[in-house]
Amino acid sequence: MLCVGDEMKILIVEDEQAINDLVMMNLRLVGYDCLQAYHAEQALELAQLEKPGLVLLDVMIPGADGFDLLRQQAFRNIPVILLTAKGGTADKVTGLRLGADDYIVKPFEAVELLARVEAVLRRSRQGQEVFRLDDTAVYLAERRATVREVPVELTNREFELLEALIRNRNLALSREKLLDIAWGYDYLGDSRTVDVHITKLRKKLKWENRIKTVFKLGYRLEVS
Amino acid sequence: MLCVGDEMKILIVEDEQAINDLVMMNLRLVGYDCLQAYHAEQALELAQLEKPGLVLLDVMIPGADGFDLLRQQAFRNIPVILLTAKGGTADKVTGLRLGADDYIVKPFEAVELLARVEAVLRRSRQGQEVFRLDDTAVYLAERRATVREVPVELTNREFELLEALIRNRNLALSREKLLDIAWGYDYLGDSRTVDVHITKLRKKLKWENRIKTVFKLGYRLEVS
DNA sequence: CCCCATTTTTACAACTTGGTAACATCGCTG
DNA sequence: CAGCGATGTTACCAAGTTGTAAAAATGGGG
Repeated sequence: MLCVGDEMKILIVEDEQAINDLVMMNLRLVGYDCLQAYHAEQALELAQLEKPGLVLLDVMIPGADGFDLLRQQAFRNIPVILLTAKGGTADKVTGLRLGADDYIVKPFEAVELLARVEAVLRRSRQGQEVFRLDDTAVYLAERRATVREVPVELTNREFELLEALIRNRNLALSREKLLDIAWGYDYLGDSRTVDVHITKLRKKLKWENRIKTVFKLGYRLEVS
Repeated sequence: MLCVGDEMKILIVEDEQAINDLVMMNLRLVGYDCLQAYHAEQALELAQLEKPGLVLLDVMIPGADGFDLLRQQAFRNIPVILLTAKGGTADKVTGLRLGADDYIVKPFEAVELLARVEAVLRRSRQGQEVFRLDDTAVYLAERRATVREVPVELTNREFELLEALIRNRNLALSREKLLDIAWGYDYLGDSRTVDVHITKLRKKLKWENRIKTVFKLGYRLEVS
């Protein structure tokens, strides 16, 4: 999911300034923010500081080389595209084994670059449905949530309810509807149960002002 | 929520090729198929031929302008997002009145574009009914309303009454009729109750000049 | 079979709603 | 243009709804 405030930054790790700039220009053109690093230390620092959504990594850079960075897990959880010299077949294999997601052979066309960036990003987004609202992030695929990057413990039922609210955001949902979605169509029981779980979600996620009560009806997760 | 594999074609109607391409790239990136039109006739043709799921419409295009397309109902049943120039407040109002679903002010960020595309598609998938008048938007399915995009708190009864007025817009409705619709046929009580709620609606929705009093009869929601 | 975490129910406090009354103002009608 | 019924507006409070803590029930390992 693409959420507002989702600024996709791409870190370009490439020592030759001309190439680095060229890549950046092409990416800027289609709306990506870019970060430039010219050697390994800088790359490491920027990766930690700025949390880019993608890294373009030249394997031949001063200091530790690109492979070292991969070995150190410098870009954990961030997809990586290698920039390799022509003919370096061994490099490709090594790089992909170390966790890179794709590679591009230099010199490359802008079109090819963009196509691969798109492809990798799309793939990386796939499992990664994130819903962000205020300080809270909900990782739907992973069934976990954080408030200001701090993990929040959610029980199973709480998460089901949360998911129902998120997938129907802005809709007023009756208690019965919520029971149908989060508990199952065959659930028999007091609909006030929902209230209790709503209270818990509001508190745990700091969403006191986001989960609105719709009097005589139910609840609504108000976004924007 | 973005579902990959969701076959959704988006028609981009924009005469400046650079902008058209840019928009297309951004949409492609997250998995939407795009169609490009550079003038009104092409837009009309593609809309009929390809049945896109969404139209992004620049209001300033050669030939008939964007508004004309809306007036001719060129995109009947297809949600439309307007691309308007900065400051064109009149344009927004005109466009929304002609049935557009949202608007984006140029120049815009990729993130904003995608967020709005998603929002409109989500709404259109839910078969949402939206009623717009002046600065006010009423989302009937969601039981909520906004004035200049700011949410308005409406109670249950207020919403029932509002819905009655909207679904019978331009008709003069007696207090008794309104009680029947919004309160229920079996309601016993003072018909002056309606007056109080009308007062509240007029104030909350800034509809002092839209909800007309029909002397000795009741009320009428006047739509242009 | 027991323990512990989770979920449901209960009970009561706190809050929201909306009908009515009361008073102000409006605007037909003669 | 005066009078009077119709409408606008505000305030109040009883009834009903929701928040929430705590007790009771459930159920999945060990």
